[in-house]
Amino acid sequence: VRSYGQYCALAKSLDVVGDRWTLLVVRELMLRGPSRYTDLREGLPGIATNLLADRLRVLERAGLLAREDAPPPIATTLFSLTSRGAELRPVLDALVNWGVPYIAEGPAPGEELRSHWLAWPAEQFLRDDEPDSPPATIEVRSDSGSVVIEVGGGELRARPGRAALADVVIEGDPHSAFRVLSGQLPLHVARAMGVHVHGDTRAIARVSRI
Amino acid sequence: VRSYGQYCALAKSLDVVGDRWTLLVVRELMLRGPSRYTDLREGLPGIATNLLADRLRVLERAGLLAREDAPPPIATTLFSLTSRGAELRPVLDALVNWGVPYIAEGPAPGEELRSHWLAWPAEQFLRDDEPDSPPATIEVRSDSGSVVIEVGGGELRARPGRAALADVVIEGDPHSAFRVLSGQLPLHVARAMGVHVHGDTRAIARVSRI
DNA sequence: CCGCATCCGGGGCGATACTG
DNA sequence: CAGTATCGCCCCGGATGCGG
Repeated sequence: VRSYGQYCALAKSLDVVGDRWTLLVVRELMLRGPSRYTDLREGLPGIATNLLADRLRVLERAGLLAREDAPPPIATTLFSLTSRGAELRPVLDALVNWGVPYIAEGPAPGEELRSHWLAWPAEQFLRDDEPDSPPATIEVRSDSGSVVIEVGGGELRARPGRAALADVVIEGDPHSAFRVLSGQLPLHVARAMGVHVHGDTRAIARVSRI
Repeated sequence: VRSYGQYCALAKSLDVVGDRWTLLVVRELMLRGPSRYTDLREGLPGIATNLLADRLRVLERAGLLAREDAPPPIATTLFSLTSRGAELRPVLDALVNWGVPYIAEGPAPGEELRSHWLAWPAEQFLRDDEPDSPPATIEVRSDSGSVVIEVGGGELRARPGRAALADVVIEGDPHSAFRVLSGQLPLHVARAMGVHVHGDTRAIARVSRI
């Protein structure tokens, strides 16, 4: 919250989003869309609840976030990014991009993991290699939630959540699933490692690394 | 220094560059090139000297920065970014870009200001409108140092420092100088505000806002 | 001078407990 | 479910000292 007191665009940005946890809160909101407090906390393992409350307050005051009391029957508070908050997208893209080398080795023991965190690298580094094939839906399922990857027309979208009707489901640890999709890990090897794959594996084969 | 412990590219990036002052240290190194400790501190008003030493150590260990003991007669330590450190450029670009609205209003009273901080917005938001004219050199001079802006062939480069031979020199507060260059502030108004301009003002006229 | 190390308040942060 | 309350700790900020 303390300002650098410098007349510099970078310092000004960091005055707003430079505090600990702040950009990770933005990450959750950007990945999940409008979210409940509890869901945000679930996606931010390690954060103290008072800090989450404080960051949400500060972000709201800065105009990056809006709080809406959803009407019944939902009867809960939803937090969502404003357009100004959504403009942080290029910042997060650049940071994610720069951080990719650090996740190349796979998760360290004891490290927290949520499958939807991989949605970002998925959109940045995977592509649809068969734009002329009909669209397909891939679901990556793990203990830490699910991610839906939709491919079609040369486009690839990833979002947290479940698929109504997936062509193929990959069940196992998210990092292995990601390596399977990127072609770094052959399917039969992944299966031997305990990754379960059900459905049409052609949907996997059409995805490759950029 | 404390890790988020999350297997996520964004969290990993912030583990390295998310601490207070860290990205501002990178800013100085990126703008100035290889720098002495004292010069870095001069460009980071408000930082405690022990914190600067600590950040430099951490950045060195993370492989973003190299320390070289310059040979005599310089006999001083120079800090410079490694290639990995230089890869943070897109991150800083995005943050600078996002922070521009916060500097639109001009500096607040008591706020620190170094003219070379404006080199970044200059390169991002000014352009050479007369690519066919011969190259020109503009120097922006103020109490807080000087910036050289070189235009020619449709390109525009800004860097801290003095020009050997400038076509035009703008002397005054950096924010006004920037507004003059961007065409937001007419030259005669700026002169009435105490901005001194010597030389060939055509070099100023050929610059405009993107 | 240059490049730090040390010391010392104050506050942001982390963890747990508790509540409308 | 969505926070507030509390407490200890460590990081940060500011000042000073100090060897090369």
